Amino acid sequence: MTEKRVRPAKRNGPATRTEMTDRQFSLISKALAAPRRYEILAEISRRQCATPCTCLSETQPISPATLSHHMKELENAGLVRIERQGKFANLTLQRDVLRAYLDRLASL
Amino acid sequence: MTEKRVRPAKRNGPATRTEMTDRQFSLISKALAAPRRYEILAEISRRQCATPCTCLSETQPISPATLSHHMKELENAGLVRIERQGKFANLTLQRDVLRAYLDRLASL
DNA sequence: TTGACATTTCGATGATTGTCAAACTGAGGA
DNA sequence: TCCTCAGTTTGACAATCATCGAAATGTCAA
Repeated sequence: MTEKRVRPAKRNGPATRTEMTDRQFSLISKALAAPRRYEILAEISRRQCATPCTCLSETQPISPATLSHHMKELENAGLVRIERQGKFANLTLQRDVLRAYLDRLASL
Repeated sequence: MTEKRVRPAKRNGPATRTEMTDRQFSLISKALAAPRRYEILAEISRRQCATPCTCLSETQPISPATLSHHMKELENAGLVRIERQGKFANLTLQRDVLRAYLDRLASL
């Protein structure tokens, strides 16, 4: 699980083209294939700042174990970043990565 | 399997907004989750006209049975249209549907 | 009609996956 | 220290899925 993944662009100018490996493309496709994970993404995207895990727990009718699993999948695909602070975990949508994914699909 | 699905826009003007149900969104997500199906889509999108099934058969290292299965999944998701003429089947990418899918993902 | 060919359907199989309960870890308050 | 709370890990189970071989269907030409 130690592979290159698309990370948020780092001051490369305004119109950065984020590259994406076939591997990550596939990971994202699979991550989006579970409706529950899309819901989680939707919830996260609704907020300005990072979304606390607990919020998701209130919205999604799933066990903590399952939520944790989905969070890991989304992080692994590069779609979210998880900041851990003490007991808490906060999720941020990685819009760069999502955009790179969409760009690739759009070029079909 | 008798549900409303996004169909190619029919003379609604140049900037038609294609609607999409949650159900179809989910079907498309799942259809795209299999790398093999993405490859099939990529192959189809490379051609101007409809792609004969036989062409895919040459490109994709899978049995006819499996190819047929994937074709059905893509058709069911609305991503391709299959024209059957006698013995043959020709596939066309439904760009309207793909665009509608991308639009929805982009609005996250 | 007979045979060759394109595609589909059926049945089975191995792999992946979404889910949970239970046990675990780690942080912070009393 | 002890307890509670947030989140993770583990192990299990049922469901879904990609794949195949074999048999079936349907088309066309000889």
